[in-house]
Amino acid sequence: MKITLPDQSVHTFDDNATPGSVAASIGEGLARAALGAKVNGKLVDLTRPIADVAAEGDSSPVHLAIVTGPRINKKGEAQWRDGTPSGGDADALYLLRHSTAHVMAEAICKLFPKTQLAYGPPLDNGFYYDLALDTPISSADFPKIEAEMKRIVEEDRPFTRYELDRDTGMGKLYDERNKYKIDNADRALDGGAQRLSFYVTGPLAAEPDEGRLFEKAPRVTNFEDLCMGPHVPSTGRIGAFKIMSVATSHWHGDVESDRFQRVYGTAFFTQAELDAHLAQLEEAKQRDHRVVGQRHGLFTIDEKVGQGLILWKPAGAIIRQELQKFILMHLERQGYSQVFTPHIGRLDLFKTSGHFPYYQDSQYPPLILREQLSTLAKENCTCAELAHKMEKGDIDGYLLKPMNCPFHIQIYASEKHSYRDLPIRLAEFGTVYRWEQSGELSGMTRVRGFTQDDAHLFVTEDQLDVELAGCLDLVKAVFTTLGMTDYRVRVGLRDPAPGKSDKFVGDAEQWDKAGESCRKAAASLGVPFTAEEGEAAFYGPKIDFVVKDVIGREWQLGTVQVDYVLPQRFNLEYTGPDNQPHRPVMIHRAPFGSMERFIGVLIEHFNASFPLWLSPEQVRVLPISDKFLDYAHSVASQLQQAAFRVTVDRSNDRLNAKIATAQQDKVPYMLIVGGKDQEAGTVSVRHRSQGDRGAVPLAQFIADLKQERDQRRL
RNA sequence: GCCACCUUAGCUCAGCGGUAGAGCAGUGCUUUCGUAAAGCACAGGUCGUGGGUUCAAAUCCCACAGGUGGCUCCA
Repeated sequence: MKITLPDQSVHTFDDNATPGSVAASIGEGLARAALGAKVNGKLVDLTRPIADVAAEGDSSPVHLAIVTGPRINKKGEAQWRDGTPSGGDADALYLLRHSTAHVMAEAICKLFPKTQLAYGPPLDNGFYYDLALDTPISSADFPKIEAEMKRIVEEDRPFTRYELDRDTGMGKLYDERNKYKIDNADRALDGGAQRLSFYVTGPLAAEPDEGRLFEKAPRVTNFEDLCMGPHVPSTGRIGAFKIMSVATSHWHGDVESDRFQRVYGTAFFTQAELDAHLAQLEEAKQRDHRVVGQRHGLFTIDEKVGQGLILWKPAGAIIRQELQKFILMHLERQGYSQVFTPHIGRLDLFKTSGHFPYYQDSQYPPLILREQLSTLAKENCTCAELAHKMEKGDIDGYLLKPMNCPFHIQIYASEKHSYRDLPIRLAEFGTVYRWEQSGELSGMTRVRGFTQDDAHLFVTEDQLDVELAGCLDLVKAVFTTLGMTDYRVRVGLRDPAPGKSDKFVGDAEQWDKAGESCRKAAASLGVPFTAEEGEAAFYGPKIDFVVKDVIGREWQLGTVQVDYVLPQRFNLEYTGPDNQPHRPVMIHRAPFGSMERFIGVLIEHFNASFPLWLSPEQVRVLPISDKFLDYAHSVASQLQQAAFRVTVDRSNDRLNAKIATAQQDKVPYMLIVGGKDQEAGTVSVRHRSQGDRGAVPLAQFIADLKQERDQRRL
């Protein structure tokens, strides 16, 4: 058998060669460090015959790369080949974490013998195992589980793979009566697998009949699990691990189905890497917008006001105002018209748009008129009947708006339009309300009332592509100005699955046309994007800009959506050059998405060190003693004249204390003023990240600062 | 909404059956200071809310509210 190694050299090996035997033939060190291998790109065990894996594809020659962990020095530090620490070799960590999941499963099964295992995959930064168990596992159990895991690791038992054919394997699983594993196996076989593979955490007494295949299930005394693998060679390779948390999950993600406990953990090759990871998580916690927002007085959420409702404090309001000014500037440049619309509208309007029937569950219930309630009362309408009528929309009332589009549509529809008027671009910072499930709420990123930097464009078919591009430009401009380069682009398409058609309105042909426009526009952005089914809005496909928060959760910010459906539902028209009525296409777009979510993410992005133009407090004047308070105030007032947000530290702290406080408050500029400055008419400039910049004439400082602010420098 | 956990001063947290504690922030006084925290004093809490157990509850039990993590959902 000919095998190509990563250096492109081609070698000949026995037909029964395994990655382990190849590694051994290359060198003792490599064999010792080896954890698994990639055969034609597929991650496999060291003991897996290469020919077996290669036979699954038909590519020849066979490419083989040995996956190794880091070298661990005498101090117990991990040294990765390419010099990068954890995360430097995703494959090695994948193997490690997958194997650690097995070890954890074994430990839990030992401590809680009634446990039924379901599914335990590795993740980007750890792993989890879903298991069915009536006794709740709590964090108090973690040390016990970890102690048991430690014991298993110390025993350094091999992970041994064996395979059974379809019928024998299923027979074994039926004997064991674990419906989840039976289901997993069914799915694997449906997916084209010819055999079922099992992993024993320990040696096998018997030799397989052929390759890894047994004719009948071998007798196993150690823990074993139906698993496609692969794993590290033995439990001893697991360096450091920690159980992180436990949560609920459901079989196949279906709430109606069986409930699992999902135990999360993480693993590294060394304790030092684990510690570094935990420290990083701790740091992220300090960067969390909920912590920072509190500390810097940006916003608050008050249970007396209500869940998921943001109170913007003065400092946060400044950031929001500045961002709105920034967007308004772009809107003027791109020929938008600003409009204002109310927060509520008649239920009928939302029945026409489709919001009421399609997304009723995520709206606040309708506001019912007093007269109607008393009429119903006279008719002896019961609460149950009232609830039913409301559900069906049989009650005339007002809805707190879940979206702005119906209002903008009615503005469009309030006059006749010629093709010469198009495109018409209506923009509004529109506040909408949605009934999010209580468990979903999260700081500013998932709320029940929020303001979209919304706009709706009414365009002709011919204008669609150009206008879409214009919208995407705007989103890109926003992200670029703020230095947010770490985003991904998602084209959200309709879910084609049968039964999901109640999740969208309109016909498939229009959807496909709109989807195509979105793909084309996304492709023209020049950044990679993914097309994802089931991620569309109910009225049309969309292009979303998605970013991660400090704990790795993804949030959709900017969005651009193409809509053929609402113009039809509202019967929108314009008069074409042929003097005939035509239907416009709508584009919905919001470069920030929502002010709340965007600023929540922005707080974390800057870790509260906002660029000058966004900083709630731009300059703080620090007199070295209160003898210089007068001069400090005169400096401040000149800055205020130049429209800077400036304060004077009037405390009788010492200078060092004033500096420490200002640094903590992340004020971009500190102006230290004392006798020398007063005499010379200068200020001693200290920048929050660059430190002491020395004395400069005040006028000079103001001129420089204006530039930095007006250019919105980062 | 579901599961687990959490809720003590403005903030961060200790106390876990026997009279409510610390640091920071705040207020007052002393100090008048040149690039990351001077000193002293004072004030501040029905221990989330409501029930229960007990001679005695911040502490144990129950319910509710709010929060955190995850699941599900997300126009």
